Amino acid sequence: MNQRGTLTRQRIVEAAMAMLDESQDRQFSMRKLAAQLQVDPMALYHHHKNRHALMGEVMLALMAECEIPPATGDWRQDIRAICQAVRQLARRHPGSFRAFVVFEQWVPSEHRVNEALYTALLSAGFSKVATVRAVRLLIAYVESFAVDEITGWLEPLTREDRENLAADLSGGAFPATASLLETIVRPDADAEFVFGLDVLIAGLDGVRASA
Amino acid sequence: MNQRGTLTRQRIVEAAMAMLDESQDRQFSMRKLAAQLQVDPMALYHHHKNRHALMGEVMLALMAECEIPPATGDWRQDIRAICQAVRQLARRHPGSFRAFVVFEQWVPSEHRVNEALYTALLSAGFSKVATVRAVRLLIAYVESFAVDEITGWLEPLTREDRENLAADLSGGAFPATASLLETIVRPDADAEFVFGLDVLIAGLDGVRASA
DNA sequence: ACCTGAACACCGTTCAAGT
DNA sequence: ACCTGAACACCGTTCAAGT
Repeated sequence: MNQRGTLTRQRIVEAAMAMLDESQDRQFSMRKLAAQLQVDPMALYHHHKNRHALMGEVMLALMAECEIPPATGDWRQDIRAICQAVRQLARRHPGSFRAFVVFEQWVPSEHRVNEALYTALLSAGFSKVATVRAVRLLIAYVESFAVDEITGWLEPLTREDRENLAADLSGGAFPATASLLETIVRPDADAEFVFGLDVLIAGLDGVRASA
Repeated sequence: MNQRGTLTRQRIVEAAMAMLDESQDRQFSMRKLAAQLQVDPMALYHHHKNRHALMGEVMLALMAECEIPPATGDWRQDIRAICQAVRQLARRHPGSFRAFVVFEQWVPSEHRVNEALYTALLSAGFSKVATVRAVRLLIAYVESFAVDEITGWLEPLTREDRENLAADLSGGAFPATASLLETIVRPDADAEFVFGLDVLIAGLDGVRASA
């Protein structure tokens, strides 16, 4: 069992990220991680101060992996590409990405993503205030969408979920929702993501002059 | 200690919601809740199947409390008012709202909020598909914003956070971010929320014809 | 019907000890 | 320097028992 010398900060971070991504419903724990690394639980604490610190390093590695495309000169295209890159990262690392969104602390490698968005918007002529607000809005959108997607909210509803929904609506209290039932049960993730980007970009274009 | 007969489903739900909202960082647990209710931890399980079920009831009560304003006939105004109502709910119940956003299950009382948004958009002439997508987009925005706000991301940065950020940017790798430093450290939550709504509404208006 | 209490299988983390 | 093992203060939940 003794793995003396084989345990490193990086090996722990990689194993933690893999465990987060693989554990669909059962969750990550320091003790399970140690077991997988075939090491005493307390060995981890020699390399990382505590669970939170380790998670911080996982988040750092996660965001560092985001493949930000080079700027093209077209801010609309750049924003679309950057948002798609974040979405792809979430799909590649669903568990870690979920933990990242909930992680209430600044992760330095986020700077890379923000910098790319800031650059695109400033080059498009947005004011400083509008740029900062627009980036938070874009990040909020892409993170929410990505979490919805990896959680399964953008897949067609199961027969059971669909029946539960229909039952909720059968009282007649929600006529608008009921009229949309067929649309609600059959989402299209790709099209919906593009729809959101279209709305945001058109909206940003609209407020550019006035902001 | 014996509170025989005084424990009800509703009393447990109310106490759980209060505990979630008050516990800033230390978190909710079934055992702490029982202690506060001066009851054996296991007494709770007589009224609620398990922790998840209890949380579901808290979420139900939370969303039922959202004060949705009556429709005015102006879809733009209605959407603004509904989103502000959700934001106010989050401010009133920060801990419960955070739990709600992470709660990976449908909460029936959400129908009320969705119905109001669906009604506004359908009346504005949006197609079914555009309406369903727009509502998810609006909800994603308001939930993200509200969580950011109650987490403290929209307050002026502390001196320490500001210095950490400046240190991150001192290497020159993020020139756009550095140029925005003064704006980043001093957010304005109210103005930012309205900015987001402006962008979304302008954007929805823009895609209405083409969707 | 409603509550208790012991018990089980878990957590994160501290601290003293081993090599 | 790096890892172990016992221990502490927690979890959620089951199950048998009390009233």
